[in-house]
Amino acid sequence: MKKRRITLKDLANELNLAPSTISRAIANHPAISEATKKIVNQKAKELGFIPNSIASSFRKKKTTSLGIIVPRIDIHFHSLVISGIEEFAYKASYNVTIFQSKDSLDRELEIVRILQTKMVDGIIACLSLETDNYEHFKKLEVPVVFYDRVPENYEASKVVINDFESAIKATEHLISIGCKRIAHIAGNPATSIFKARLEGYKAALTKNNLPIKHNLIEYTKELSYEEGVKCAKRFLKLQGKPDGIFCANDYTAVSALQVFKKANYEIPKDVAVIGFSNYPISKIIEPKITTVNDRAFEMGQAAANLLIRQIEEKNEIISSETIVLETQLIIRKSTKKNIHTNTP
Amino acid sequence: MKKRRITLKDLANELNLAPSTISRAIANHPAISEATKKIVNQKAKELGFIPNSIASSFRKKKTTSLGIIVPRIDIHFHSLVISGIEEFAYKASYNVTIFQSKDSLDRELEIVRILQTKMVDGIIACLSLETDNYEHFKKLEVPVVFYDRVPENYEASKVVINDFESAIKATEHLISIGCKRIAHIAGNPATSIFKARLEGYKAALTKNNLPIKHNLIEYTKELSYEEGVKCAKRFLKLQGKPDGIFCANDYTAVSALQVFKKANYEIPKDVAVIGFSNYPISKIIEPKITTVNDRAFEMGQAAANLLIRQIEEKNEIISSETIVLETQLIIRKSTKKNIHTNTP
DNA sequence: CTGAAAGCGCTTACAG
DNA sequence: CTGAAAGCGCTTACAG
Repeated sequence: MKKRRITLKDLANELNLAPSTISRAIANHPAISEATKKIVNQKAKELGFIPNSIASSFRKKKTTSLGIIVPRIDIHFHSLVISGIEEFAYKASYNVTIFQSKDSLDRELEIVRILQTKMVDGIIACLSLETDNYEHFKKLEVPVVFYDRVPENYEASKVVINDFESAIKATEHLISIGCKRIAHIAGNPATSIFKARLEGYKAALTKNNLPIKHNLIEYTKELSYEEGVKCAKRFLKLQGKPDGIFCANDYTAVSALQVFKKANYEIPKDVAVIGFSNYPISKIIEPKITTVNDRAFEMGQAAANLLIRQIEEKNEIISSETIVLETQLIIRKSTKKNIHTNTP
Repeated sequence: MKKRRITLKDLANELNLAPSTISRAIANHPAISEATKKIVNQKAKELGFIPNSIASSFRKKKTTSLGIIVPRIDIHFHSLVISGIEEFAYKASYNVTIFQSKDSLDRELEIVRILQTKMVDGIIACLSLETDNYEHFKKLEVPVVFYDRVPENYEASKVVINDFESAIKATEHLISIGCKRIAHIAGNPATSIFKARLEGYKAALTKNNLPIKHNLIEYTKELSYEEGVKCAKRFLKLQGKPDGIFCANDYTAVSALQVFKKANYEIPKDVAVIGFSNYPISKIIEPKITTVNDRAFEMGQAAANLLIRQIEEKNEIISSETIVLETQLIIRKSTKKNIHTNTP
């Protein structure tokens, strides 16, 4: 038999004060005298009073809790984003409830339904791969911030990186070290970020008077390591083999690097390779891979920051806002054509 | 101005029924007639009634919410565990609120304090590195399940793998392929799981009449890739170099592999390498690394399962229970001494 | 099968 | 500076 928890009322009885006074004293309300606050807090500690925040949330209609919808938690990018969200939210006294959509629209719909009843104060979401309309988000009565996979042609707050410009930067880096036949391993272009990386690659070529060759572009479904291997092998069979490969993520960059290495091509001398995301593996594999820092952790922080600002906005004009984080190109050995030392 | 949400009472007025009847109808209570349930649910849908689960939680003193304390979300092992927890909890209609201790005891203490007020129904925790006593967990009025880093000499529910036996298995695998001078890259032995891996390594040597050589054991603080490189370089300087290395995680296994490869040793011919955890990198790096599957995802599922069972246990005898998951040795190229094909 | 009533533990507008 | 009172939206033991 658990013993009943001490309540405000118990404290009030004990101290011959009104529950309202206790409540204000605990909340450090300015109207309460310092003397009263002192004895209340002392007694609270003595009796082991723990405020029931569910009661408080219920009464105030505010849970200080954020709902997060991610495709999968165990994808490194998303775990970094979540980490950034938690970090920021924790400091702002919010907590973070996490759901995985598993890239299923049905599941996303159900999660949104759950979040409506749970009365979170706001939601951060990365759309599932299957999501093609946003009606379910429209119904929500709390602010929503999207990150990474964000709705298109839809008024909403978003946090993203500049994929298009980043892809230009990456491709032009290959051009700058002398690559002439630059290949691209692309993600599914139905996903806007991968489309943007593809378009950036093309734009960079065009801008630098290089032709866009369709056999130098390979598409994958989900940019997996295994798919990357297949793409790289196809490049290997071409008459005009690429001398540089821009991959839409680091896994496929590792694939490309290993496939060409195994076929006795030197990296970066014969083929330079560049990835995207700055996954841990990119700086462990030999040679270390040049990549684009995708700012995952900062993305989480920015999303939490934006969301909490919108929640706490006094005036009801919740305006949508899009934050674009600037990426950095992290240059490592896989694109250092002129340098031949062992320490990149 | 947001419009007020529809409540049970609104439905009751609308239908000329008592709120209690509505409540029971929505909850599919057996005492309510099918006819009534039908009109209630129809009206609920029509008016867009969304139950306020905060009110319900408050009334029932049950939140169907689990608190999770992990050192860091962005460590792959923990993100897998969380994924397993979320997966199981979601199916059981619980949701999952996550906190990062950042391996700080102070932060862990504060999180436990927050979780007390938040009235989660149960807690899953991996202890911070700094945690050396468990008083703060004792105070909790809800069931707690620990995983991975669990309290010692303390009655509690735990989910762990058999680190000691796994280390024996790994070391004996090296012995079985003919290794005679087996080295170990160890984690901090203050952490029980790393101590167990070290002890398993020693036990396997002793059992097989091999000497324990102290210069073949290198200790790290946190088993980082960089530390692993240093350890491996020290092994490289020894007169009697190791012909097999058992590393307490996969990052240091990658270090060992790369350091020896760079020094022109062949893996596994000259040195066999075995890791621990089955991180994604272990099956990408060349040669692919033999490792111990640490069952992270299943650990999360088992922890959630155990916790929810304890929460829903009718009788109050909440007995502590320890679940030990069996690991598997995943044999890959880095220890295949006799096989010399390219496809492991 | 349905209803009336009490109450979960807080907070807050109002009054003094 | 403190108090009395109402009420947030549900659920449940009790009654019929």
